[in-house]
Amino acid sequence: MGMNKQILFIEDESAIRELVRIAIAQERYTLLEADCVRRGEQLLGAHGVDLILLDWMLPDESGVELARRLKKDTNTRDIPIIMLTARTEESDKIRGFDVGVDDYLTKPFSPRELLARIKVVLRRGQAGNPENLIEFKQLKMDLAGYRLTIADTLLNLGPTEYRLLQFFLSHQERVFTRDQLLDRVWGKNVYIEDRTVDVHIRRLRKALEPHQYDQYIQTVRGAGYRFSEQV
Amino acid sequence: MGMNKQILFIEDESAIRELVRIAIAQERYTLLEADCVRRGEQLLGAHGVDLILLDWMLPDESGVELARRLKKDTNTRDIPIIMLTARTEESDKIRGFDVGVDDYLTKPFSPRELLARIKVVLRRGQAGNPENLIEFKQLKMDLAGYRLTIADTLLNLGPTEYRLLQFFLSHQERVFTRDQLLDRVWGKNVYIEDRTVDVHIRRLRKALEPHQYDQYIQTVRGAGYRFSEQV
DNA sequence: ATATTATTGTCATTATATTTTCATCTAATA
DNA sequence: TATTAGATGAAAATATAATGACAATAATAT
Repeated sequence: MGMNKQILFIEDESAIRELVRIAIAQERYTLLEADCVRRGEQLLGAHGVDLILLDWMLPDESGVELARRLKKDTNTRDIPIIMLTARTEESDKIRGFDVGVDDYLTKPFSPRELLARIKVVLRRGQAGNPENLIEFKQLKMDLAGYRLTIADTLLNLGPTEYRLLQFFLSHQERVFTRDQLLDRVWGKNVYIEDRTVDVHIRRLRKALEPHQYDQYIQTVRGAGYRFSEQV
Repeated sequence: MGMNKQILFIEDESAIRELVRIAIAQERYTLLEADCVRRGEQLLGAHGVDLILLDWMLPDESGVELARRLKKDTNTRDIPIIMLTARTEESDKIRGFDVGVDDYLTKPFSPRELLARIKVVLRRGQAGNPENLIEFKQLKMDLAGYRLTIADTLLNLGPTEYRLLQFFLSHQERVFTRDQLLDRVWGKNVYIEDRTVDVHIRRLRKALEPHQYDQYIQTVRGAGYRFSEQV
């Protein structure tokens, strides 16, 4: 497997940096170090960082602020962040500041624990990970890998059908009018005939047909369409 | 085998030089000593140096400056550098790393620790070292030697294609948009057409084609590209 | 230094896939 | 049965990607 993930460590205390550096050296990771947010962002810009270890308190800006910023930006939101916090910074508080950080670690922590968390967080976000997987019976939709399988058979869907199915899977048992579907699957401010939806429903059904999964996409006459487990 | 690696030690304090000389004598390294940057560069030019131990503070020029220069020059950039810093300079350590220094050591240090670091750094940079190897089926990518082989046939890739492939190999089964690839392979703050990615994908595929490995680089229409074992 | 070669990013063109629309057919229901 | 809503296939329109060529740039050798 191709490893060599790049980890960016933003921490101002050099003792802790040293500790982590030694721990990380055991594994096949590349460690980039920064002692403040500003430098951290520089490195982030220059390298393809796969994971960020982020201290809570930093000289120039709070680590939380940085995390919030990164999680807002579509370019960086997928980079997992593990926050390091001192015991005094009550863990509840941190949860309150929930900015979408992927994990927390309280100082002092053991290198072993750190490595374990890193592994978990890096594995997440990869294809096959439950968080990016939508399942319905035998059907599996891998969002990260853009793959759809039913009973481990790969199906081929066009982009619109893919999004349509994804929408249905995450909004089951509920009827949507064509206009609602256009709004929520195609996006607002699109000017498209609502009968066009029928055609995409048709194509989606056709793709699911070989496995009889088309039965779950149901027409509600006069109202719209519904994805339902009950046939 | 020429196991006798040459280590260049640039340090103005003769006491520390002596200490290191004795430590190194245990091992099968050849030590070259210099007391200033100027002399260090002379020796560097005259010998095939394998590793540089570089003091932070030197009489004629800062060691960091030298490191920066060496890491910019293609002829010397692959020579690993271990920086020695006094404890007081610790906050500046990071700057050393930014220059691309391979490791650093805080004075005072134990000979044992020094030897350990030397060993690690020398091994790290070695081509054929499993740590620097990414494998995928018959494909082998040697990160240290910038060599790519499929079934032991050497392939020739441009630097960008090489990095692109390396990125794909370490992030398999996952779709990346062109913008994500630009961010993570080219680096942020680059202003490049996203269609340019297509061209590099093309070049990479072309290089892999003779071995049918281009099939693993897959286009996901409307989304981006993916490296996947499943065809 | 300068010449040579390799690499890179962009663009124009071609190829391909997807989406939308439309016409026709079929099933539901009042 | 007449009417209406949905299903369906196919063509036209559009969007997206592949590809080759070229000029600019960078790297390397001389």
